[in-house]
Amino acid sequence: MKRTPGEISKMTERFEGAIRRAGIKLTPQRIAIYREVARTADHPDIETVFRNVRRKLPSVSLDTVYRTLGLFADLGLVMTVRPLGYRLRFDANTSPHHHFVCTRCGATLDFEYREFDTLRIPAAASALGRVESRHVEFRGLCASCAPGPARSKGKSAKRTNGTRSHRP
Amino acid sequence: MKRTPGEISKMTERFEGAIRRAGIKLTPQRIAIYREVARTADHPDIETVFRNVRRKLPSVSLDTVYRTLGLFADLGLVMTVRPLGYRLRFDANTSPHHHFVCTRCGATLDFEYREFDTLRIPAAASALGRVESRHVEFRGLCASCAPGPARSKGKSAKRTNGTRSHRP
DNA sequence: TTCTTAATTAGTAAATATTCCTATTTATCG
DNA sequence: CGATAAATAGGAATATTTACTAATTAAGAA
Repeated sequence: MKRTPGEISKMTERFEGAIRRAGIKLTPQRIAIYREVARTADHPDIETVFRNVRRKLPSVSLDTVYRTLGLFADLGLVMTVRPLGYRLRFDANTSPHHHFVCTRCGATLDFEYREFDTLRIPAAASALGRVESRHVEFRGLCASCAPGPARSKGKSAKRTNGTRSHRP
Repeated sequence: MKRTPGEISKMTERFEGAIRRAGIKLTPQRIAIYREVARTADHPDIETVFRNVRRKLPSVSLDTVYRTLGLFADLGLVMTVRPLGYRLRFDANTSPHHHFVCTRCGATLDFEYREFDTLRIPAAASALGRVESRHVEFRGLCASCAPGPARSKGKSAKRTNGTRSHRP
């Protein structure tokens, strides 16, 4: 799920422009955190971003990661994704896309859905308020959880539907 | 957003049948929790369910509410909804519907979207796994947050996009 | 009905996740 | 270079969710 160096620098460039336009400081922490999120397309959670950024900047605090990703979300530089019950995740991909969430392992996968993007907003929804963004989430078993591995007890059986196991 | 007594008893009836078919116990706690979630359509969070159920059963524990709603979700009796950053919420409405989430006040409103329900699943998504459920989320400002009230500083300004304010 | 038993719960402790507070550092601009 | 408002680190404080265990109880058998 790695992005190419070319993609990353293009994204970073846009990022720096956005920060400047917003009139806020371009700090090494912000750059490192953005680059970490932009590096791959696999929806890292806060903990992961924190851990990886620390390898470059050993002194960054967890608070800074929360604060910074929240800022990026407000600026529209990253999308927030809720893999339903697991940790809050961020995605540097801000082009219109949607998510497939595996209900077993929690994998969150992007896909495009042009037919949906161009679908009209139903009156039932516009009556509720001004729709500013739209997002589809499919839930199901991902390819690696679905058919073959009838085994796999513990590890891959993380709950990801926002609940936990009702103890037997 | 109240449901009528008629709706509620019909739902409760189905609920009791489902519990029996699942071969698990029909306890007063489970009944009270289900009825509380079925009572309205406004997506209560755990805390709210807990508080209201306690008025009927003063001894229920928070753990029981978590456990029980998780069980219901597994049985398909409630849907889990992530209003993006706020508390996990549950919805007893299991008929196909979608959500409008207010990015200011966190209100989570249902709407139907037949055109989407009948849209074909794109190949890009079915390649990722077997799609078992599909859900649309619109984000924006709800009717009461949108135009008029230019005031309202603190209270109604809860962040609901999974982030928090970057302190100035 | 009473008995038996495995499931369920209450209550509390513990683990996670997120946010707040403040002294210190630093990017930006003149 | 300064000045200064913004941003950060570090740790404390909250909030949320889960785990543990003794006691209770629903459901089925007798």
